[in-house]
Amino acid sequence: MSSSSSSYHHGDLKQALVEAGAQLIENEGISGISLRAVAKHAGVSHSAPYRHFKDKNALLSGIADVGFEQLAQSLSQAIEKNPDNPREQLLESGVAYIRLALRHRQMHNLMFGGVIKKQVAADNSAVTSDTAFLGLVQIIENGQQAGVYKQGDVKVLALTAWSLVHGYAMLASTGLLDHIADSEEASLALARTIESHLIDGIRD
Amino acid sequence: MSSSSSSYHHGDLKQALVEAGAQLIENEGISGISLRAVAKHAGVSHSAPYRHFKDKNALLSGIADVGFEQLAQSLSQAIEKNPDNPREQLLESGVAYIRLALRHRQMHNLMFGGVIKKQVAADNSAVTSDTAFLGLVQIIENGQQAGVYKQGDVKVLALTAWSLVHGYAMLASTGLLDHIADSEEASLALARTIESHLIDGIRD
DNA sequence: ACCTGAACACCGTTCAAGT
DNA sequence: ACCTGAACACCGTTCAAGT
Repeated sequence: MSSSSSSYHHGDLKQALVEAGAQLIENEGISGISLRAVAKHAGVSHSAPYRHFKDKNALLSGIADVGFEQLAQSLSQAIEKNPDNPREQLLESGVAYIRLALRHRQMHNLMFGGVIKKQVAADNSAVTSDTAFLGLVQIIENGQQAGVYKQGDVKVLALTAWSLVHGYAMLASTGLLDHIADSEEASLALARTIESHLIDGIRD
Repeated sequence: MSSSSSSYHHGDLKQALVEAGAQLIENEGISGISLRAVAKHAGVSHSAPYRHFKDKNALLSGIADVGFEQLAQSLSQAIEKNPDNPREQLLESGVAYIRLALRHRQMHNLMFGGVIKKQVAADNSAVTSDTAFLGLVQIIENGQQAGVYKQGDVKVLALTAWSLVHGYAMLASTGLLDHIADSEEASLALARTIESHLIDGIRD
């Protein structure tokens, strides 16, 4: 946590901008985070962000990274909570993913809605989402060895699970499922049912 | 097809704006369709659209409807091409959905990226996506009676299939799968494999 | 080295005015 | 009834200038 107030001559403005943006998106929605609004929220002039970010897209990318790190953390928690149980690991990773999307719809939309144009190969979000995908691959590999999941290209099976969960999360977070499941509990219960259908398709 | 050129005093400006927008999004991307740019593209002043659309969101919604109607058409074609074959119907509907997302990434992003705030209950896009969902329900119901798909809540099974296909389409259209499948053929082949895993999960 | 403020070209929206 | 053009408050980006 940083202190002081009047000026940002200590090098933490980059972090302050990302935090201001992450807070703004939660309160005002994705259309509320203009570069100028983020700067004002952080207490600097509208041109100050350009000292730390190439352009608005880079700033948004930095803000999204907050969400990607939170996602990675939630996923590894779900995995650790269910040791040596590949079925529960897959089920609960999916639930964790969907829960985060529901609780932070705007952030999820920023992360996956296609607003951010990814330009650099070494993009942080790409790295983080790759890490998450590798975690998924690991779960399924373990499950294959334990005889829980069927044989076959692990990456394809992992992508199948990811697609299902991601699709449900997108439908839920953009409100297209509001008339089917109207509360978070109902949405997550439905998510479990749907995931179990998928697991039926990839089990041994 | 309308003729004339100089003026739009014949009532087809609404249609002309939607068409101009659909073309603009294809060429310039989603960030290129400002209300002013669409108006200029249609040959009218920047305030003319307000005679036909409440605001920019309503205009975007009208443009997205072009995509939703195209989607509905593709889906019913896929169904008609495979009569009395619920497995192929489900598989090919999904492929059709994904192919459209890949060929018109920007339009797909407009339709499902969360850019458009849906306000009215009788929203056209909601209606169209409901129609598409009902088609899916129909396929699975037929499949259940034919003994191809397992028993259970039809809507939940349909939502499972929709989530998978939608998630894969989102991942593919936002470029997150570019390093896994680098061509349209490769992407669609992978889509078929993934869908067959799902069908394994919901078959009888 | 880091930030400010004026400047520029754009944007969505409104409203009086034209036909 | 339908469209225009000025006006307003905003926006992203650049750049000379300040400390």
